[in-house]
Amino acid sequence: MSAEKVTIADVARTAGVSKGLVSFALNNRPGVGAETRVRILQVAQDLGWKPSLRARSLSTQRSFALGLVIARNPEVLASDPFFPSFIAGVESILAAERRALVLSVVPDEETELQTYRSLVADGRVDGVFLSDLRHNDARIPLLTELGLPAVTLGRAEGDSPFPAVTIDDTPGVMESVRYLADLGHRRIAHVAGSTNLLHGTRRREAFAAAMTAAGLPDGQTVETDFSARAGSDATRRLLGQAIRPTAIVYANDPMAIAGLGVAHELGIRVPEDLSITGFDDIDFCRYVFPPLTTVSAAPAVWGRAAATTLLQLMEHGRADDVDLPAARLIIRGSAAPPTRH
Amino acid sequence: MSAEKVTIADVARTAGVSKGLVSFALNNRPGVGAETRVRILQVAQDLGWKPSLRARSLSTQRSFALGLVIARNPEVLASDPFFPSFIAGVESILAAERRALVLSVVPDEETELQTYRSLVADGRVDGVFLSDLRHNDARIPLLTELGLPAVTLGRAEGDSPFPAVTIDDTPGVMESVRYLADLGHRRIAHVAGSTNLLHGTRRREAFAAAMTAAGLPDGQTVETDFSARAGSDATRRLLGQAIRPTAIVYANDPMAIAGLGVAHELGIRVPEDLSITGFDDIDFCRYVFPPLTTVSAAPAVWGRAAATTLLQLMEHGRADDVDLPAARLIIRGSAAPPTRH
DNA sequence: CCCATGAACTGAACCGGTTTAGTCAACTAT
DNA sequence: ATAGTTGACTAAACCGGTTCAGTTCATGGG
Repeated sequence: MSAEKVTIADVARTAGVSKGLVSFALNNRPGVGAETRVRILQVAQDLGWKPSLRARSLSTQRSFALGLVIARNPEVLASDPFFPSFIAGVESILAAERRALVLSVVPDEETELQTYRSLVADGRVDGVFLSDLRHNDARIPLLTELGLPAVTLGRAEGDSPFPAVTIDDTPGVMESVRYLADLGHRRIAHVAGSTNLLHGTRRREAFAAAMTAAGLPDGQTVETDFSARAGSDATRRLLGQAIRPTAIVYANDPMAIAGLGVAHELGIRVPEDLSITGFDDIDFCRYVFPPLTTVSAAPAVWGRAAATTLLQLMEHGRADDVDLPAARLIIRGSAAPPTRH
Repeated sequence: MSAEKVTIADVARTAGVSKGLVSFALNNRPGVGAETRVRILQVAQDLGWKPSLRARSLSTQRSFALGLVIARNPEVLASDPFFPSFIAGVESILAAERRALVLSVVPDEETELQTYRSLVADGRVDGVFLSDLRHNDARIPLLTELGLPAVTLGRAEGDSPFPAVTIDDTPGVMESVRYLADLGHRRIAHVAGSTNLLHGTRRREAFAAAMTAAGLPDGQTVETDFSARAGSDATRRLLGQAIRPTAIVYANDPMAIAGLGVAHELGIRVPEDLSITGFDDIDFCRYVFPPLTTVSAAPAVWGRAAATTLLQLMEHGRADDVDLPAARLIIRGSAAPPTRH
């Protein structure tokens, strides 16, 4: 029927008021008589008027969209389901708000910064999510300069003007080490993620601290880039030694799963000859054998919280940091007491 | 310096011409004198003028953005890295075009259709990618009705007005079966994906056809939803039988990897006691043990081709179907001749 | 020589909202 | 009774582009 697009002028004419008043009524701002407001809204409803997002964008200088720029290397991106889950969480909040998510996947940091610039220059987004925080993260001064609201996933180091939505990984790593130590392991190694990444460093530090707390000698640590390939290589190196660790704590699940593959290949039984733990609790953990003991991270919950916080920041100009329940150890079958030998 | 935003009016004034002419010059349309055009562009450059995307959107009724709506269930989404790779491919094309990608992740088909409607109502996107095609796909008539350009990933059944970008998976499945048959397998089962999905059905039919072509009896087929969990369950069922298959062809890698886990758990050796093949060649295939023999799908390439095609459709009003190189079998270590027993 | 043609360019309308300045009537305070 | 205030509402400007109907002027054909 009324396939023709109806504009604010149509509503105004039909309701017998001016365009401006319709706008006021719609955005329920003061200055509109009570019954007039009702009438206007009624007419709008009858006519099926949907204010044009584009027109609104032009005059308000807002886009009603949020941005996410992902700068992971393709290998890591492909094996880590963090973002799909995180995004699903974000969307569950945005959908109700008539807001959209603009996604960019870029190959490197250079392009990443450039992408933020053009996102702002084009007014594509009103705010962004900052994930995979790095040391001295160049995005923070950039976004500050650009005046773009943002929420960081995890607390940024230094002083960041942006609210942080955080899941503390430290307890999860501590628990992993503690659990392995309690099982009787003494030679525990760590396959760390990239130390460029804050969470890479943090997990690594948590590992070191936990070893000390458990009264164990410093564990061997191998740095990687978080990719399955790197996890495989690191494991091969650790297990190729004359005296090898009896347990390995991996900084993420893809690396742990790759490590499990290497152990199988080398004929090293898990968990009898080698115990391993992962981090993130990706879906695959449950389906490899033995099922992977890991630390839960709840990316979807994280997405919801981050979206909520970002929206609040944009509405009210400020938002509090949010601390989500700390990641906890999930015990499955990939760890057991070490066998004497 | 010139942090103030410069508009087309500034350029016009500085160049001593009218706004309209600047617009003409910018969009290099006829009706502008050669040296005037040069002068205008020079002035624009000097002033650092960037035409406002929002203003342009309003007057041209375009958004300069493409949309992708993903309606997978969270479990499948979380274990299948198809989309991250696909999106990376899409982005590699869009970035150069100053276009953005709007992503929606929705929980069900109902919401999915609603999302397309609001994407159009809000004029968020100028075109969309249609993935995970289904039988009698409701999206096709909907988008036709809405007049939104689209590209389908794979050929839609029935008559679709949209160009299709296709990777034929039939040869890959055929090769898998053929390969297993040549190794000497006769009891080959298939863990199929959802038959709601076109590629689920197609792979299943390819499997059946391949069995016939190899002169083998019809293989046992279990339908699933493509999730790792379903792959695990299906495998458990197949291997729990008195007479079990000696090889299983999975319709995707997550299910194959989950199946591998089940086999390990049951003490069934792969590939000695059971051969398996996957589909998609996700990163993990290389890192589980034994490494998974699978079929390559090249989602990033698919993304590039789909983006290119969609852009062409939007520019020129039409675009040809694209057939990408067919998926091929990649032989790794998860299949071997069956052991007599 | 005159008129038709067309290229170069202008002015204004237009896209569809928001916002501000200002009008008008009713109400309050003095 | 009168000036001042307040609330409801209008008209017009504004956001920053695109587009279209005209105007101007040079050119060329008849």
